[in-house]
Amino acid sequence: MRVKTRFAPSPTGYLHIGGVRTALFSWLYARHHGGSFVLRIEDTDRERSTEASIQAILTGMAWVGLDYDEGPFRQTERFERYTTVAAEMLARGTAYRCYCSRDELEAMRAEQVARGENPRYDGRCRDRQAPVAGVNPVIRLRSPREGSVTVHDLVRGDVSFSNADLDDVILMRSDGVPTFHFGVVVDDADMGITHVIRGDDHLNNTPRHIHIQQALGVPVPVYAHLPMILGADGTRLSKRHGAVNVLEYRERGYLPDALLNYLVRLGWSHGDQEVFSREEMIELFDIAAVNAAASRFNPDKLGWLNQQYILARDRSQLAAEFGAFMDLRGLEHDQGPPLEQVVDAYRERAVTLEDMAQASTYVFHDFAAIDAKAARQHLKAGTVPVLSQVIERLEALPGWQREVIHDVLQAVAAALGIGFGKVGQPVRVAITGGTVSPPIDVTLQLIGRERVLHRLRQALQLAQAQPPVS
RNA sequence: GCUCCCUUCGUCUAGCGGUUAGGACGCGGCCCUCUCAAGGCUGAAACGCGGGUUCGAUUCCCGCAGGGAGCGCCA
Repeated sequence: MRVKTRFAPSPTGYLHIGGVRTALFSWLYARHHGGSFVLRIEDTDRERSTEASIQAILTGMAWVGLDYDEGPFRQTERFERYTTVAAEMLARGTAYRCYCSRDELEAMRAEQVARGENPRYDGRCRDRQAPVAGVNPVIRLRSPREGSVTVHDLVRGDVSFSNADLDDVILMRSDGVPTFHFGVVVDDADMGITHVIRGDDHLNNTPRHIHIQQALGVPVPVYAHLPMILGADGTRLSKRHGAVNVLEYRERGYLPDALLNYLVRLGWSHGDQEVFSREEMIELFDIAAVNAAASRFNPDKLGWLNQQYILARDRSQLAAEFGAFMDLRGLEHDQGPPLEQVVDAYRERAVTLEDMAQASTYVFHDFAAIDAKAARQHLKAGTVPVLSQVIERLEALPGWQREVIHDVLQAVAAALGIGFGKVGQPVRVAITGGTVSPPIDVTLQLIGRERVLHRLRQALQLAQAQPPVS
């Protein structure tokens, strides 16, 4: 049997990080087994579904590189099919029309809760023969009232539910739109889905879905319910935990490979291995090794992984990604050095591409002002000789390579009888406006001769204006 | 309230009856060093509680506690 999995998000918002993890595991399972992966948009909630959400989902999937073999399908394009299936069920008696009003149902549930029971539909319309005038009925499943259903879950083992605790789910709403329960089951069957891999918030829905499958006479797919991803504080992931929308990770300069690598280790492991290429993930992924417990999202570890990927990336590829990132963020980089050089200088000190862009602004643009504290500490009257000598020797330099620049700074330190740091720091502050940068010779080389000399002269003036130290 | 699920360092996890309970992130220390990093070495840090089963339980079973999910004409 050829494996076929699917990811079936509802377009009621952006694609969030938990959804990506679910999609990733389904995708991995399909790829590992040489099967196919389907994307299906479950847009039967016409109130909340939006076109913008569908686009956000497609963009998100494309960004992380989870490709699908079929789809995207949309349930709103399949309404005829659900209507047909529901009619067949009605004809066979596996479903029935229910005329209960919402108020009536609500009152019923309130009574049940008051009695300490699990609120559920009591089946009062099961045997009704005559329609109620003026009421558009819903269609409910006639589900078994005795016995039990067992979900054979790949990550949790067998989970049984008593049929007495389940009720007759609504298949079709009174306006003729299928419910989620009906839509998934019909679609999974029609599309030949063999393995349903989804969040464990659906575990409680599964026995109902099995009832529908049995009523339909279609095969029950293999189920695997994945543990949830919680926020760092152990509560349900939400905006206050930071970014939950995948596309925010793109905007913050995370690499999709790093994000996927982080996500795959949430609930899954392969011994002590932490870093997995896509190929390794596909090769090693095993649903049986998936943990059953929920896990918390740890931004620090994601950051560490992101830097690992930045560090290991091929320089021209990283440069291209960095350029794309700057373009996305509207950061101009035409006036700076080649991005390959920038990326090499900054990858060791950047967790994200955003960090890299932020840390390297002065190689692309002049800064507004030198950081006051840095100037106070490093551009004093005493540094005048240092700066003048550096300027003088750099002006005389025929070339502009890191090695010769380094020799100049070394020579200044020697001539003045001071340590290299006493030369490096003032120069760093003068040309970057701050105290942090890549090695000073690399930084000078990157910024370029003209800009460096200009900034050094300005810093010299500033230092000369300082009162002499006692 | 009812049903279902879960429980190893702060976090992600390894472990699948006998281990000095391993790795990773983060945190501390040391080294390297022109700043910041990166890197190397190193330290602190965990089996929720109570019963069983067993010669022996982190591991198997049962309770409890804690956490989570679901109980819609949402998905």
